[in-house]
Amino acid sequence: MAGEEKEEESLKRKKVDNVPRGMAWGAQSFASARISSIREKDPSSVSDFGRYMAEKRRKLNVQYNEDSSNKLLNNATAAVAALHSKEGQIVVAEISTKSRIFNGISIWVDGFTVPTHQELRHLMLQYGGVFENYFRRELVTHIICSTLPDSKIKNPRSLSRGLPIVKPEWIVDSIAAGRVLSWAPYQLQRIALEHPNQRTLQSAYLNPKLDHCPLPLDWRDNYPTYSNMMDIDLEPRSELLALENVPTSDNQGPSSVQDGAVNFTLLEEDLKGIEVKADECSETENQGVLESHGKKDSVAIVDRSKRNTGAGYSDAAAAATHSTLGDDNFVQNYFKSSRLHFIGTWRNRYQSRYGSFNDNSEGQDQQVFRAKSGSDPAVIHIDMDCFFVAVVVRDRPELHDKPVAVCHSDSVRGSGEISSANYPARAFGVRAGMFVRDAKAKCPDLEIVPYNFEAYEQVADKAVSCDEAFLDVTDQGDPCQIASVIRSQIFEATRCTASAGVSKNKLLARLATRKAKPNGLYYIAPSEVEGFMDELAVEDLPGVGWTLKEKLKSHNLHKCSDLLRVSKDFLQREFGVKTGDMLWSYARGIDTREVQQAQIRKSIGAEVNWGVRFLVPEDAHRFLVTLSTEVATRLQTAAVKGRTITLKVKRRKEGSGEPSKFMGCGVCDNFSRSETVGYATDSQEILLRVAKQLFNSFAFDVRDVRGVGLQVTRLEAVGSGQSLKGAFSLRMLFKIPD
DNA sequence: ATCCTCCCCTAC
DNA sequence: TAAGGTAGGGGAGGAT
Ligand SMILES: Nc1ccn([C@H]2C[C@H](O)[C@@H](COP(=O)(O)OP(=O)(O)OP(=O)(O)O)O2)c(=O)n1
Ligand SMILES: [Mg+2]
Ligand SMILES: [Mg+2]
Repeated sequence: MAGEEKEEESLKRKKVDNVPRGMAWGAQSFASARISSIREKDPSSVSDFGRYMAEKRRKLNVQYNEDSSNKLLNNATAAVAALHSKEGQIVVAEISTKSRIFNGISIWVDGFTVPTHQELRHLMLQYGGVFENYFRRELVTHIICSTLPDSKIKNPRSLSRGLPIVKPEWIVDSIAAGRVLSWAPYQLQRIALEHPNQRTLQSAYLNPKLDHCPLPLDWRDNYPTYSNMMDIDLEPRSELLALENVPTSDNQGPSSVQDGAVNFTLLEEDLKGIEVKADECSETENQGVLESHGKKDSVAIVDRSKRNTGAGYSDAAAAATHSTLGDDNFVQNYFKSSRLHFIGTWRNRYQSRYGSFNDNSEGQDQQVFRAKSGSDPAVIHIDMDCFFVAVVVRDRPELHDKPVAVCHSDSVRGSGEISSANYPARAFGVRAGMFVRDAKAKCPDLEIVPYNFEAYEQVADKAVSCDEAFLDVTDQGDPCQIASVIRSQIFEATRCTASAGVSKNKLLARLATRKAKPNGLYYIAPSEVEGFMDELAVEDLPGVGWTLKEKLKSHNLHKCSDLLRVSKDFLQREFGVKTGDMLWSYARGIDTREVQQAQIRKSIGAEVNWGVRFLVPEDAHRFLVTLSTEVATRLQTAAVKGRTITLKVKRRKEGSGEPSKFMGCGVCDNFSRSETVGYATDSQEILLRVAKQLFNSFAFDVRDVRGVGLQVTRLEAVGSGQSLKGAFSLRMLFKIPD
């Protein structure tokens, strides 16, 4: 059993599917058999998921170069002034007369702190101190640090050469007291003693930011003070951002890649009515192929009396109550608890809440406007830090410096999947998508906390509408300043931190965010682009996941700098026209995509690949009823109808038994088949009829079916009149399925 | 050339 | 126990 599971794990996330038709990415030179066998027989190959190796390997002790840091510094000052002048109060004068209690004190901040680098800089500046971006013994009087990584403890050079290492609360408390308090009580303790588990793995990470606990030891005590101070200086005023006239582009722009942009109201309580154009994005690892299994037994569920080992229950017994067999409302119940459903429908929930998004009437004008704009383009990318964990942990201060991950289940079986891990957990190698048992193997003291979907929704609502967003702030003022204010406001409103990346395009802004994490802001100036890209591995580029990384590796292309020495022609030949172009451009920091309005949805569908178990065809047909009802409802909610109906089926791969994941789909072959009907429909009856017909056409043994999906494409807006009009449609009506 | 179907890949 | 969804980009290869 253990051996089987090990094998299964080693195969997880590796592609073991059939490769029935042409390979994706057009690499015909890769015989499909070869790919399969390589992946199946290479247990060493990486890990369970692609982002494993893609984890931050950048280091660079210095966060900002002189230019950008000075810029930030100035921005902070400007932000304060602007905020208060807009407020129409005399606070600006107050600032200037504020006691300069930190006169003569110069700090350098090391690692992750709360308040953050930026906020500490801001505070020091206000209260007469100096904030150094580089550590220089001659200039710095105090090192500010929340937690001290082992690497530093072991390295006497970084032990500050005699300078005091002090927690950031010293700054905060001193300001609250109106005078500089003695730093002695705020000296940093060796956290290694308090968190012995951290000792083992930290050296594996080069990025010092990942080396320590991200949150202060006394978050709750610290927070109110911090919050109060921020209220003085960073209270938002809507006029400051003045983002109402952000130029927008539409779908007719030249770029072929579109990002599903959405309008959202930023921090609606505080910035009522300010519409910001942003779009959603994506940036994590994919979910990949699920697993393999060593068992050759027949499907366990067939024999309901069969008992499994150890845990005292059997999957077959569980299936009676936890699968499509035992629950007539399985689809809806399942989606209520599915994190992937939750994040997959995030943009839709959000879209319906904030109204219409398909109005592109102004798009062309804005495109022209943008083309004429002479200013430097500026894009901000905002992303919440370990979002699902942060939301839960914010009300559990006892957990904030402990390794924590979000998962449904904390059982011994450990086949629950981790949704998000905080930074202490990541220091042990825990990642989203991991099974709990693997995470626990890396981090025995890992705390598992349950989801809180309602809270995610509320926080996202107050913050960025979903976990992340792009903003085009060209001509809107200093982008770093805007980003900094947004970050502050998100924290104020949600007590969760977000990181921000600022640069001239979406690609660079997103890459900057990754560098800024956690709880930071990073700006990539045009002059820095080349050096920045040089450091990156190919898989750091958005759009390069496990598969493409492996293909590039086989051509000896590992880093972005490697991509510079091959021709675009070669890349396009090898990986396809678009993909090759993307690789060539991205490696140079070039990204012509615009931050866009929401695009028109092209498909609506629902699928379930968990808990799907059928014994007889009637079971499958009953499931298709609930699935088609779900999809019809979604079509009607979105006020669209569609003409092409596609059914996806996952079937247990030959030779693979019950998956080790509880109620999982295991290793499957995927099939899809579609039917185009004569006119666009949102009718559940028609969807069901077509779905049944497609399902039956596969002629599978239903006991092998492990997943079913139903998708509708060729969408038309309801009331667009296209669905039934004139002789054309009458002729087409003959194609209506029966 | 362009469209269509059947995939795979990626990101959240 | 556990909740492995959703949508777009894009490639191959055939039909038109
Ligand atoms: N495989 C994944 C990836 C993400 N998520 C969920 C949980 C995350 O909290 C949220 C946002 O995804 P991110 O990729 O932004 O990850 P985090 O916000 O957790 O971490 P980071 O600080 O790296 O952004 O989506 C998930 O359930 N499963
Ligand atoms: Mg994100
Ligand atoms: Mg995030």
